[in-house]
Amino acid sequence: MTILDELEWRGAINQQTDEEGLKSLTEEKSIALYCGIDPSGDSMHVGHLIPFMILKRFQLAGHKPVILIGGGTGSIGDPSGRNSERVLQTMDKIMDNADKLSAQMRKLFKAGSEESGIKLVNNYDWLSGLSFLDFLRDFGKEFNINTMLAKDVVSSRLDTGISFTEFSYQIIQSVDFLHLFQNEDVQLQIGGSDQWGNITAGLDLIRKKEGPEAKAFGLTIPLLLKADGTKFGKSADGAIWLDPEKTTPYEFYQFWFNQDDRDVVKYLKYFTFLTKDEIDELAEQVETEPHKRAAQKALAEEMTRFVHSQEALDEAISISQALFSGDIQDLTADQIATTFKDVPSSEAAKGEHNLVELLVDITGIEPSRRQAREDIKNGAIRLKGTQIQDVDYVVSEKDSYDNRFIIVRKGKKKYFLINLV
RNA sequence: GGAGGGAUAGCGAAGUGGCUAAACGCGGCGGACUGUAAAUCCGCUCCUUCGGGUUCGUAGGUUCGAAUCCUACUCCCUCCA
Repeated sequence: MTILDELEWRGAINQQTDEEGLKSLTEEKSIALYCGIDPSGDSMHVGHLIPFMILKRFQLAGHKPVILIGGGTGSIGDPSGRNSERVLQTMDKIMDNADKLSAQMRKLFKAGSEESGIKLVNNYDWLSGLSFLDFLRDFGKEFNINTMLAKDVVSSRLDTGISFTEFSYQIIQSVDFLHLFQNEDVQLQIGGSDQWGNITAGLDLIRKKEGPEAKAFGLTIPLLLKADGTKFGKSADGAIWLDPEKTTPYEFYQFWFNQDDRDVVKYLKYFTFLTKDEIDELAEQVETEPHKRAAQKALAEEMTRFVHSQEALDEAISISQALFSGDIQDLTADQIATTFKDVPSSEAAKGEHNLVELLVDITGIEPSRRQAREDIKNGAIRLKGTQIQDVDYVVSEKDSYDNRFIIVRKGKKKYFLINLV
């Protein structure tokens, strides 16, 4: 199976600029290709991962990916996918974000190292030195305002307004593509479906500068939606981040574990490096024995191991087993310390506490007394695995582990750790 | 600058003097079922020491009583200049 056939099978192709041309080029030689990310945040979330997983697939197929960190483009702000003007971030923040994203790329893809075969570049290196007059003379002249205005991203913003800065974004991303074409032999840019306009702008620039024979291509990836029609990668609490400080490995594992049957096979194709045979097998199991959740488990394991580590995965699994078996009363304080280290935690003084006060005033587990009482009456609150339904219950040492921790379970799957100090 | 329309709980949206702490929908939380799923169903969803207290853009006023009437102000939308 060629790389493009594989992407097709994985459902990862939305649009291509020249399907036949790209197919024959990738079959005849190893090409360089790139995908960029702007440092608007200090970590990627799961949604960002998709195009980079595809770069990795190209690399596995013998091609040469380049990951671009958009230190320069990020200082301008991509209007794609937005319906209002961005607030510019400070350059310090952008630089800091760029450093953090670069570190994440090195960790995940070994980007920038010899053995990985994946390059890491920052467009700040070539965009920052570009003078305004050079920019206008060398590149601005190649762009027709009418064409720029016609791009969806711009035209949809004409009535609400768009600044010259964001309007110019497509030009500087085009300059990137041209730069990489000239200096790294990059012939393909991939990106999310909202990048189509920026990618084709780059292709136009390459043709104008390098002549009609220049071979460069674009490929976009479909927008990933969940079966219920909502956006992928957001939980109630926000995005699922790759940074373990923002989303713990346990939460990360649980995110994948809980995917809908209707989505799980799609995600295995999109996100994992499992083979077609392995995925077909898992898809079969979703049909025949869905209750075993083999596909969800495989997805959660693959992703947690890839993004974090085998150790983090082992820990996430052991936490999950302890929590969902419900048998936590026999754990020792030391086991609690390791098992619950990723669970939301707070502090309370040793000694006796009224349960409602503990939940509301001391730990903030419940937002109000009314809510706390309601949950207690409904049997939603457990201490050390034991359901407490007495609103006047007094929490004491016997509800703790070694007088060091109290574990509160609220509802079926929310746990809170209270450190006794 | 002129003429209208609007602002209600996390969001959307009813409500035009007392029966309104405020219908309904969504979201959220809890529960049942189950597979830590989906769908479905049930309960809750301003705070409370359970006496009550504080809410309907903001500030005043009328009234026994106001989200509802009056005045001023702020913000948003539409049309005109």
